[in-house]
Amino acid sequence: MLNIDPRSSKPIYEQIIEQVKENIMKGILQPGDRLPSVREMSTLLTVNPNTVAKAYQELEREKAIETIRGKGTFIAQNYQPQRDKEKLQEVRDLLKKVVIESHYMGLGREEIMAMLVDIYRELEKR
Amino acid sequence: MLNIDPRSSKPIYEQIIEQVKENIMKGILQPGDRLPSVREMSTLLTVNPNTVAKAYQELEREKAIETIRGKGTFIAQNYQPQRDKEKLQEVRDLLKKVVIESHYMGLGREEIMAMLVDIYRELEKR
Amino acid sequence: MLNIDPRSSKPIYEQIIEQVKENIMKGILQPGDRLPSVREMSTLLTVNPNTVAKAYQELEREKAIETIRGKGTFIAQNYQPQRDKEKLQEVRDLLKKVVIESHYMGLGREEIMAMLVDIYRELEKR
Amino acid sequence: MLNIDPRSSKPIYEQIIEQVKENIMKGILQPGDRLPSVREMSTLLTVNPNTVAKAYQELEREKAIETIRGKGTFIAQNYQPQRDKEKLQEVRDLLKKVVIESHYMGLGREEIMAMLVDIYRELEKR
DNA sequence: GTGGTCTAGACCACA
DNA sequence: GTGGTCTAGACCACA
Repeated sequence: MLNIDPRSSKPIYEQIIEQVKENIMKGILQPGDRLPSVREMSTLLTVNPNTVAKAYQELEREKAIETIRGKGTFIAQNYQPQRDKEKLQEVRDLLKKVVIESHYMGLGREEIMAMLVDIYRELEKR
Repeated sequence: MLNIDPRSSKPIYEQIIEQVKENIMKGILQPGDRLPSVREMSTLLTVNPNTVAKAYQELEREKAIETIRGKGTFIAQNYQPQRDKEKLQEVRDLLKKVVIESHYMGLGREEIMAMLVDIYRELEKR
Repeated sequence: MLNIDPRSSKPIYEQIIEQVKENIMKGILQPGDRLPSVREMSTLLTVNPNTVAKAYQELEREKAIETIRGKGTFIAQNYQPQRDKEKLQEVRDLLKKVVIESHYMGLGREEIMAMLVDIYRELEKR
Repeated sequence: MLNIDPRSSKPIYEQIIEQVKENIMKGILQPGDRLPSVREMSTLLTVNPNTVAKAYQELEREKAIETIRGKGTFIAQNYQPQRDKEKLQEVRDLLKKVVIESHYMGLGREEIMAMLVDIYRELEKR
């Protein structure tokens, strides 16, 4: 289900976080679905259990998943997105970086809009 | 001219790179303009000279600036945008992350489009 | 009667202990009242029997309840409050933590006093 | 400065967190003060660096401290306490536990109030 | 030198 | 079996 690239400069635990969120958004992971246990997941991804645990803990802090004592980890039922100013600024900064980098690759507003549409198509499939 | 935040989780050298590129895009820095030397800049920003050097090297590698021996560092004259597949993928991944994170803050396609327009307004002012 | 939240970070057995004590304090459970058996309780709460057993053992150790062989488990008749130094220190540490955490939420002495009054009101209703 | 008890059932990283917060409240640690580096602290406490790092990261997440790239970790300048409903509930639950446990040690409202006053005296010295 | 990430592996509380 | 904590130790990016 998840696709980890240990060579990437992006930390493995962040890759796990991003991909779980992506799968939730795509509907591949539904509220109430059980995630593989830390141990199972670490075997699946051939990654250290601590690394998986770190990703799960962060996802739990963001309330995307819930841990039920002794039973395992589940996609959260009522995940209420929370906009705080900081997070918003962070996302805006990221988007600004996209614009600047795109500019230096010769991509303008239209091309980014197109990419955006394309990404939504990818994420909403299901 | 540059605005460095040592508290940010974003590395200082990346902040320098981003802001130089931003200033070029805004027209605040014009082709041929001279950049402060590594030493001057490191004094201006109260930042380690190695950090400035690293930023300059990366900017030069991307051909955004040029160093002329004995004369200094200048904004490149004929900066030809170059799209390579890797960079393109990188930008797309960044944008995808924006979409996913936005989704979890309750922001949809429209809001991202609006943010995009807003960012272009900010960057094109000049 | 008891209200267990398996999502809580507080262990289930502790939740049981706290709530039994709370109910005794409120007078909902009276000396001599019979508690459901471990099995009954575990069914009622849809919780692992071992978990209930652990809670009962701890309550018994603290002499809040008594098990009479073959008859069942009962709220203790003559529960004599016992202050030992360790327990006292524990409670003080807990209260200190309350003070520190409150401080970092902008709550001072007055607000804690008010909360305390409120909690007594809740616990003494009966 | 910190006093760790490795035998305590309270995790070491939590002990570190609590005690740093306590020292800030007491004024022993002032805004802008530098904390020992992760490595220094781990030597001081004869504790694994990872454990210290975990504590520091949590303190940073709560905005009690700040990391400045390559320079070290500092007590935050403008720590604005933030009350969110969950945290508040958490503190109230803790206080409720104090009340219940105190009750079973024969300590009533007055005694808790007295303990509270005593704790404030301890924390405000300076 | 500084913190961040990761692995390997142990031990424990809880269910 | 499940996740949480901790140690020991390596490697890396950054300043």
